[in-house]
Amino acid sequence: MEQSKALPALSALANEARLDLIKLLIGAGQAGLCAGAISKNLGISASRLSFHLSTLEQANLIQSRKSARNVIYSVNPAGLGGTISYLLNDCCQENPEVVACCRAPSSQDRPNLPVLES
Amino acid sequence: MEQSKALPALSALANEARLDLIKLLIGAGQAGLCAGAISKNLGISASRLSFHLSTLEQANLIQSRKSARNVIYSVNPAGLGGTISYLLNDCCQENPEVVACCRAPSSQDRPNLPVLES
DNA sequence: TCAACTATTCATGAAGTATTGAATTATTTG
DNA sequence: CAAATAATTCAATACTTCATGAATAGTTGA
Repeated sequence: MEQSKALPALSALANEARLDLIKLLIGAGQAGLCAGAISKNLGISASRLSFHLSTLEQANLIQSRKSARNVIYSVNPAGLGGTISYLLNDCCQENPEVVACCRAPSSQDRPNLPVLES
Repeated sequence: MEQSKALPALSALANEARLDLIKLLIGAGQAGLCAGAISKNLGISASRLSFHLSTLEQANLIQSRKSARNVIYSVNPAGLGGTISYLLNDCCQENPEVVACCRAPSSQDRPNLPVLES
């Protein structure tokens, strides 16, 4: 991903309500959630939410589809992954120290822990 | 990393000049660069640069040390890695599709490429 | 078609961020 | 000590983003 696409994505992510929104939508998976359900869940006014949703959609981090009178939103994994990849691989140039810090705890090897035997 | 620390870091990163700054400092490694050298390299005025540097330092993404009349700046790998980790592991909950998208090209396995033999 | 519902857009004002250049502080060198 | 250098702070201005509530547009079902 180029910087010109990563910048709007980072701006979109630099907001508490929108981070909460991404977390909620990640949990909902590809089924997604309609705007009303999100509004109730996060306690954000409809007009405010609409603004946040459009910010995230323009940044290519989420996508929407119409279903009857609802608009259903779901995450765009490629957009999210591409943004994180931009930070890790392009911006930080795969710096080993940075890479080591950003592994998932579950996938971290712990070479300093002694192996206890018998 | 908690959201309260990730948010200022994301805000700090959501700026073209500061992304360029991080790239430059990653390249310089732990030796770092003094403010004057950064200013010349990026073509940013001294006062503007000072503002960007302090934004990044307050977000814990870079650190500074004094040396004679210079102030030398270098990246904070833990801060950068922690921020990326927040996005990937906390916010995106290690979603497999997101994780797959944000791997380094060099470390990507390409299971769909056929193995050519003989 | 009318009423109910869902979602977005618009107008407004408040708050935060960006940029410039001049002034200031601190350090080194002659 | 005075001049030169390095960096930060400050004041003023422009711009962008945030937040609220009212108005609008599209969809469904009686």
